[in-house]
Amino acid sequence: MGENARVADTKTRAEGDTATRILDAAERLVQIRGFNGFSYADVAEELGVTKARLHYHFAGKAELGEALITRYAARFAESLAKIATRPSDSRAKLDAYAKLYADVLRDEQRMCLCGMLAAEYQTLPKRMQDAVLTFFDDNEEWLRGVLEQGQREGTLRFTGSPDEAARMIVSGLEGAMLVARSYGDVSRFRTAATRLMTSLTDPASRPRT
Amino acid sequence: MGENARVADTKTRAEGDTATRILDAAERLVQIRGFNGFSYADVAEELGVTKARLHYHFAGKAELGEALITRYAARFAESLAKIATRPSDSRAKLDAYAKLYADVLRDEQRMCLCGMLAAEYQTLPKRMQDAVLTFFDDNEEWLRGVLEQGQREGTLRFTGSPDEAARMIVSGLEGAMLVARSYGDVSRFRTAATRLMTSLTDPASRPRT
DNA sequence: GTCTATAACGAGATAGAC
DNA sequence: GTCTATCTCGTTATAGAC
Repeated sequence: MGENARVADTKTRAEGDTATRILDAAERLVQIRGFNGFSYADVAEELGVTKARLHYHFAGKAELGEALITRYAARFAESLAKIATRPSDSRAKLDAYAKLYADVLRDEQRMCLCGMLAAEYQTLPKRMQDAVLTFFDDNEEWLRGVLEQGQREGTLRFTGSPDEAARMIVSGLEGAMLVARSYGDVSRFRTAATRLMTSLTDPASRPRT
Repeated sequence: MGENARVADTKTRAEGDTATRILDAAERLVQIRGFNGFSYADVAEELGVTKARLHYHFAGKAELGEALITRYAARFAESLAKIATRPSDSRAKLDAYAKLYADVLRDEQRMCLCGMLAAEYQTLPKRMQDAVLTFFDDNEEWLRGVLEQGQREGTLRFTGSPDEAARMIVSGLEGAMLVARSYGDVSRFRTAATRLMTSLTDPASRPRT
């Protein structure tokens, strides 16, 4: 079974390696230049392979784009699950959530994949559009859970529904990335993110203390 | 002099008409599809003219793009000046500011021109990049003024510097537009914007009341 | 100022050999 | 699986007639 596992793993790696390397390069390009700002030729050149090879693994740009979002969303969901299981209070979870965005931005000044695609939304293939919305939906649902927890525990105090607050967090962080990236200044993101999160604790919690 | 004025006006209109119509169509396309998502052919078709005509008025896409930002920023500055001279309190000014964004979004679900270009920032000609940053700088400076006024008057209470708060407002509104537009749901923007502005008044002002 | 015509290039995509 | 070669189309841009 150790054999089989290794074989399967090698097989996956051998087959997946090319696909994975394509996804890695394409993901980076989309996050930096946008879906309409990169081409198969760009990816091929970066990997030192031919365009035909890309078409073998991903029939067209639409399929590649869809695969990008799926993988990105899955990775994000994994990170969220990890944060959720940590026995920390909800404010700490929100900070960890914001750090996910900061990590993306710090990596070569990348934009959130789905934030970038949101800008190009109207030009995307339908399936990519749907996948982008699902990403946002999942993030908002996770945040809603954390916010409800914080409200019950008394760690967080905010006006409006947890759902509304969750939406503000997502859009606020996406916007902070968007602008900070143009300035090439990660600290811009950090301060905006901190202010955003603080607005859910300090100001509203002080009155009753 | 009335003659001259009329002649000059007509001349401006006769010459400017084509250029203006090009700018109008291109602006709309960039706000909806992005700078990398539209072409001279798109503009030409929409206006029922040839591509060559566009090149006569705007040498290249870079020049057209630059003109777009310049005009957009000038119009925005005008609106800001109008808001500033109104004898309203600073909270009302912030609401009026947010309404500027809402109006853009309501118009065919357009994204803020510079928010859109911020996403494509890394692919833009240098002069366009600079113009985008200037737009954000101008907005933040205007907001800083309003926030300082509010702080002095006691209408607004917030933690951190007015400058930081101004940056959060700009990025928060841009992000709210970005996400709301994908959902095709303007109310998403409205609630996010309201929450954002409220975080500068209600929560922090309650404790001392 | 506006047109027709076309150049020059890059895009996404496919056929078929290996 | 990966290559070479090629197709077709759309892109920005220009030349030159009107």
